[in-house]
Amino acid sequence: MINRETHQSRSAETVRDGVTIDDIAKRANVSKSTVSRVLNGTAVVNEQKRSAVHQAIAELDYKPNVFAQGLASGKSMTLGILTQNIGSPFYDTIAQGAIEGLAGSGYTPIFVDGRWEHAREAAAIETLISRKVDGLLVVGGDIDASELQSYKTQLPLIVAARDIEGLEEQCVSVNNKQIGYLATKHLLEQRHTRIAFIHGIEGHPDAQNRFVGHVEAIQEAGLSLSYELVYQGDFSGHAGLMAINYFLDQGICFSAIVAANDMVAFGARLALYRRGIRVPDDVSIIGCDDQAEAAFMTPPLTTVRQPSYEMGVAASKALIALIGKKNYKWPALNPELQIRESVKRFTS
Amino acid sequence: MINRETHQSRSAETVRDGVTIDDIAKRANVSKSTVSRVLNGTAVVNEQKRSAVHQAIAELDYKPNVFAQGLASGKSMTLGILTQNIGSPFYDTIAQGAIEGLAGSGYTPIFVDGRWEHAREAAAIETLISRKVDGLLVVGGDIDASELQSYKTQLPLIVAARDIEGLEEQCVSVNNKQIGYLATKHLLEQRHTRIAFIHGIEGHPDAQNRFVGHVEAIQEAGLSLSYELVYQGDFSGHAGLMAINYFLDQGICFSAIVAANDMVAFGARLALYRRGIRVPDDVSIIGCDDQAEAAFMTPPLTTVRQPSYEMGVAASKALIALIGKKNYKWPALNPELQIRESVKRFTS
DNA sequence: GATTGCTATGAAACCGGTTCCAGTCTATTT
DNA sequence: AAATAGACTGGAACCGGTTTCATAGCAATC
Repeated sequence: MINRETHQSRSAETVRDGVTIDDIAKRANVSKSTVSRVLNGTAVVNEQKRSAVHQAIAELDYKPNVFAQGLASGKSMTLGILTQNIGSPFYDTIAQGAIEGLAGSGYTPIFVDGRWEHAREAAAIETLISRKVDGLLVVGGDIDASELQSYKTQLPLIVAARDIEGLEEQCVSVNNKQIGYLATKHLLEQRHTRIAFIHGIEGHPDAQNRFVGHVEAIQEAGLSLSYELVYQGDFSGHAGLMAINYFLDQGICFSAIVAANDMVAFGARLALYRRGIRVPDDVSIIGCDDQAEAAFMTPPLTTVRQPSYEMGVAASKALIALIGKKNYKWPALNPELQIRESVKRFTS
Repeated sequence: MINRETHQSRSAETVRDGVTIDDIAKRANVSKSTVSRVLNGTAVVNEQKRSAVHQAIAELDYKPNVFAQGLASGKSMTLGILTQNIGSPFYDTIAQGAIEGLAGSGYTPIFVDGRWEHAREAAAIETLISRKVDGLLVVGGDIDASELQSYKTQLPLIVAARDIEGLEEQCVSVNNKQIGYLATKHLLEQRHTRIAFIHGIEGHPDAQNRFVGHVEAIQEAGLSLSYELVYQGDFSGHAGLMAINYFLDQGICFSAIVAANDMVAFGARLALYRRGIRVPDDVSIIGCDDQAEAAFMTPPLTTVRQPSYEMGVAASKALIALIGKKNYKWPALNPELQIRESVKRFTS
């Protein structure tokens, strides 16, 4: 009856993007208020009209304009995720888990990249806020606890893979101290006593906590830490390689290595290979993370598994719950020893 | 002079989110049209007013409301990226490159996950379109060429890591046939003739093209392909392991392996390790991709490097250019042989 | 039968920008 | 000096929803 409709019926292709709530209202013979109510369930609507609206929506293939919705309602149904795109499989996996956790929730994630640079992270978060995200998920990162505190007052915030003092309630993380502890303890149980430790990035809280756990296990066994056995690395394969070369060149001897993560373990393993030192016959190695490649190292790497995917899922679910002011207690995320073949009982 | 201002001056904290273009207009004694013009450079504005506007913006810390902008202008300054989150480092790296390529462009990426499932990909793209993204970047994926064709008519579209017939102009990809060819050729040059091929996912175009390149190199050398030497895998480490076990159990002999990707190579390498077969002394291995871990295999893996990060960067830049109707010729993305230590000259 | 209370619904205001249109002011042309 | 063109600028319409508010309709209450 109306121009637009005649047009529309001529060719479905022509509609393209033009269908608005008014079109639906007209076709269903109701007001746009009613259409809105049907769409959002904001109020009870007569069954007849309700179905007329649904039919009109189906016939015209109506999709609400997100900008108009956002402008009017103040909600964006969008979540901001700040990641650290250094290509670390660990952080990638968390991000994937986070996406998975959002599935079916109606929320769409927006990603920004922090790269472990303080200024860049702050800018990235500002971008997200200006995009009116309904919630913020910070994965790792270098940004100050105090800044995060202040963002927390602005919008729902969850932090993954990190522990922030004063923000315990919204930190989804695994206990990194426990990771270091488990790794070293396993080695000690296999009677190793000269255990080298290849450290992660200096100042990185995960790295530090893993080290603390290492020290704890050592002391618990009645031993004391030899500083000559710890090498400052940076979580990279190259660091693992350098560490072993350093120890060996210095004539420092050890029967086992705990690597700050799997990548470091790979580097260490390669260095030993180069020197003709057998793993695990001559030297044992244990990693942290359990990234996919660990199971295919030669020999397969014994490591402390970190449930990173599960962490991502839990984090995004926690965020959605927080936005809805619901309670969500995420499952415990415990590190777990993954025994494979790179550690051998020490027999001098 | 105005209530709001008195308020504002009382405490900067109180402003929070309330500043609109009208506030700026009032404070700068101009109309909102003028503020808009200053902001977007849509028209020439008197220098005095222009700086008054800038000052007001700075003083009130004004941030335009993206929804209002989007609603009024029809642009979202947002780009949709469809990824395949199967945790493959290859696709992760492309995504990172894509983010990098957007830096400083003003565009923010929205990610959705396709998981190589046809229906899921289509739904994901619909989500992006309903979010009014200004452009679409499809990374890999399983979706039909014909569907992509139809999306192309709806919005600017670039495809990365894939070649689509009829969409050559917007496909940023490397030549996978070339990858397979380079790998096999290298082996042939080292005098290997019994070369096993561990195939990627059945039907996956990258996998198929690599195989085609392999065959081409074989034939070019005057040899002919032995079908017993090709194993249907799926790009996983496990497949590499199974392949080698299969060949060995069947008593099929070979002096070299080309693996469909690095992960497969790791699996193959482990299987050989288990059987006590030395690499490269007894058997040579070559991979494809050059993922980070390849350099730390024992021995370091010779592989065909694929510039995945660069591909991501090029793809997002191409998309921005396409949106702006500018011309952008991305750099050639050629695979490159990365010689390390897993291949040895064959001496029977 | 008049009053009250509730439900369902439409009209209109509003969210915060962009952009068209018309009008003012100044500089240039004839 | 009058006419004309061009540069700026403000007012108002518009983008497409949500939500408040007022009212019509109807059943229940006294």
